[in-house]
Amino acid sequence: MLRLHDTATGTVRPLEVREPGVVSMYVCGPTVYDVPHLGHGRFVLVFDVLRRYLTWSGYRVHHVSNITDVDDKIIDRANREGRTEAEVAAEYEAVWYEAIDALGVRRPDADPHATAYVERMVELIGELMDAGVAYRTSDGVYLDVGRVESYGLLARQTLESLQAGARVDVDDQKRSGHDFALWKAAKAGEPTWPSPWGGGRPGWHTECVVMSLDLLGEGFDVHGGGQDLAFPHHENERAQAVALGRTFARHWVHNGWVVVGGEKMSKSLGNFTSLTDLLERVDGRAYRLLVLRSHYRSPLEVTPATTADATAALERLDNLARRAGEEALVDVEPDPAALVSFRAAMDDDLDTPAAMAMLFDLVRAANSALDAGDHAAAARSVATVREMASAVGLALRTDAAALDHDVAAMVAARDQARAAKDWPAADAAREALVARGWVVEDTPAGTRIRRR
RNA sequence: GGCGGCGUGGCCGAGUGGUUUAGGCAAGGGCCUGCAAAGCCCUGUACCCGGGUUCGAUUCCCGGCGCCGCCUCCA
Repeated sequence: MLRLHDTATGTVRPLEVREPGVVSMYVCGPTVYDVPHLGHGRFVLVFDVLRRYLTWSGYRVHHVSNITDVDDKIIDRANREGRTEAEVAAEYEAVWYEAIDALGVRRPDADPHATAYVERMVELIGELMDAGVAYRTSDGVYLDVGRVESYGLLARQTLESLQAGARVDVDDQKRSGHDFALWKAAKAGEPTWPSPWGGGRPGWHTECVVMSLDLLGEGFDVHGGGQDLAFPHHENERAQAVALGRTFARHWVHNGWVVVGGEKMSKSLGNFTSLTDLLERVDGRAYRLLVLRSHYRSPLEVTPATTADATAALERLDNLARRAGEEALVDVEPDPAALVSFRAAMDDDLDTPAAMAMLFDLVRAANSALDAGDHAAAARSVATVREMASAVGLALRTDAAALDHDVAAMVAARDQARAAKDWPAADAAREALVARGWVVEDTPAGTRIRRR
């Protein structure tokens, strides 16, 4: 039974699902106004690992993750670049999925778009008005958070203490600084939809309530996202559901930041690296491994040093997989005892660092067994490594790169020279290969090369 | 001001009241190798500071110091 940290209680507690054997999870997706950065990469990896682990554990998982395609920043960009909002959103949604695919993250079962849900959002806002918890101002419709019971649950503070530190000037039309826009009246040049309160567009916090309840239903199991979404975004989603007497998420999961030199990576701080840039120089699997080696709620340093570290560790896994292929190890069942330990670690609030430690212990065991010629033991360890790796979405690479004629000729030259014990010629061939970015290894079967 | 988190060996990053230990990377030594690479073996004696509890604390409590986050858009 998986135990997960729940932001609403501040405790690690069993994931009690609504329907046996099924997990419904909603993870807040991106606002598509710019390229994704490393923080986005981390959160999709974290929830991909959760999803895959749940699936591996035998659950059927319904995973919904939205695309916010109407928002101030999209409008700003469209205006700046003389394009339509739809064009901007489409462009960055494509970039988003390209990056996500490169990370080996499974796409959600559904990716609702805000613009497709405006009518339903208008309905929900109408219900909030009818319930007397929302009110109009000259620029839109707001939710009166003071009317919502337990507002502040996810911030783990009372409304009073939140207000005590409010950094925003209280708009005199708002009853409270924490009241938030459900509907924003359209200004000139902005996209607009009709509503009983005039043309405009929905506030950000409304889309996720409507879409999650529509696609997953009341009392869905997991609602997740980055820690900065807990408050106010998730708080505000919840407030709308609660105000209407709807049961919202049963379990709140939030992942920690990507940090650089101890500071949060964010757009506003300007210290971000785009995911696209990272993926140009680092294997997406290495980023996954880096994410897996820290706990999902801890801050994670992502720097050239830590990605290089993870890349080297990943190579160790790939080397084993290739070696296993060369030795033609037969497929056997994974070691059940090892899987019990693995499951225990993962069930403990996704203790992926412990799981990875087990994985690398098995890598050593497999290599040792291969060194000793014990193919049965090696096969079992390798099968276990594969099983654990696949449970968290880590694919091991075994395929050899295709060689062009020049490279193949250098390999042949080295084999000939070595057969003739012509060491200077053999070394020259190796140096030529290394210069082209290959790692050269001698094996009983001859020269083997792989990409650095 | 309110709320929360963190401070572990060269780096990243887990964890625990006490036998032997995370794990990875890097480093040094060794085995293997024509030399390498890969792999294996060995090595580091870490836990911010000061008190307290305890037979015993890196781990619990209190107090410092330092860092970070949320309370505004943000994964």
